[in-house]
Amino acid sequence: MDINFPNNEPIFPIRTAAKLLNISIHTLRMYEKEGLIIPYKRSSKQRLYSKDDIERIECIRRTINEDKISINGIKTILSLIPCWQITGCNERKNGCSAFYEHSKPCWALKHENNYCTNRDCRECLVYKNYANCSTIKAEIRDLTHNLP
Amino acid sequence: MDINFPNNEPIFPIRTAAKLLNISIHTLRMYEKEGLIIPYKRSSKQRLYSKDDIERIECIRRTINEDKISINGIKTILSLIPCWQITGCNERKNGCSAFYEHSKPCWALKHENNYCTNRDCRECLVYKNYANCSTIKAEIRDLTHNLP
DNA sequence: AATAGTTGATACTTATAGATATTAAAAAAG
DNA sequence: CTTTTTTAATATCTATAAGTATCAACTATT
Repeated sequence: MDINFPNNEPIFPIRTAAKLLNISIHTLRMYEKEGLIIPYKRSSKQRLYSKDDIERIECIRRTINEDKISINGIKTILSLIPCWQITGCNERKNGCSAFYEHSKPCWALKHENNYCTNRDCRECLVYKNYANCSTIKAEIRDLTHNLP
Repeated sequence: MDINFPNNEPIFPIRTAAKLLNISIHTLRMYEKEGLIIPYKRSSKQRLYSKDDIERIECIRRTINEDKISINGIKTILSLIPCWQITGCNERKNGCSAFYEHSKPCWALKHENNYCTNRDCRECLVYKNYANCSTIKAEIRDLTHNLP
């Protein structure tokens, strides 16, 4: 049996993912509805989770259960990621709401007629690299490090 | 009766402040212990609150009760303020923990032998100007706006 | 065919964060 | 000189967020 799938390959259906995480299927769907995770979806709309997805969800659970940060708190923190810097987008004048929004992460916003219209948020560095407060703080720190 | 005190003048003792805010004295002390507010203190250690303090606390309460962001969430969000940019501090090499900490705001950290040792956090722009998510996002946006 | 997943709605449980209350002894305020 | 504030500890209340369960009608997987 080959269990050496690439970490980013979506292989676990929702029931398996829930079992791996020791949570209910409904909780997984809830996290998704809140915009905390973006599972892979087959054309048939069925969700599949990768090892990376599982790790991300474990991270989110620690933030909720150990750090005692509410889901709305996490959403707000994720909304503070300067996505325009990470993606190279410069649509500020067009008023992309990601510049101003602070109630949910950019990937939970509408992407109509903007830089992200044809980008896949699941594959975006903004989504992939910034699932916890540590990396978000590091990004802000690094971006402002050498400013005048 | 002159009620036209400057907004930043600490005039209300804790009982009055609690009454103005319609909360208990204990809650005010709790917010302080959590590092959300820095009331003025007389040499006798008695707390006094200004109109600005009252407004700040009202803002915090809205974040808790309406936005449903937990206190730990608020503390983490406040820890993301790039204080070094706002104060002009450049002590990164000395390892000021404000550069890395993401569990509480900079003004709740120790200030021994660093740029902030003799600064009064209550009077600091980092504390005064960034009590809510909107201004924090705006700061991050403005700082990273014209970056390469 | 049998098993598992979909959306969407509703109802329910539970763990706990946020807030309050009550001590007490000492100091300060007015 | 009465009232209020202080710290610190403990105990309690309550509103609700997080999580679970169950329904139904439908679709996909194997």
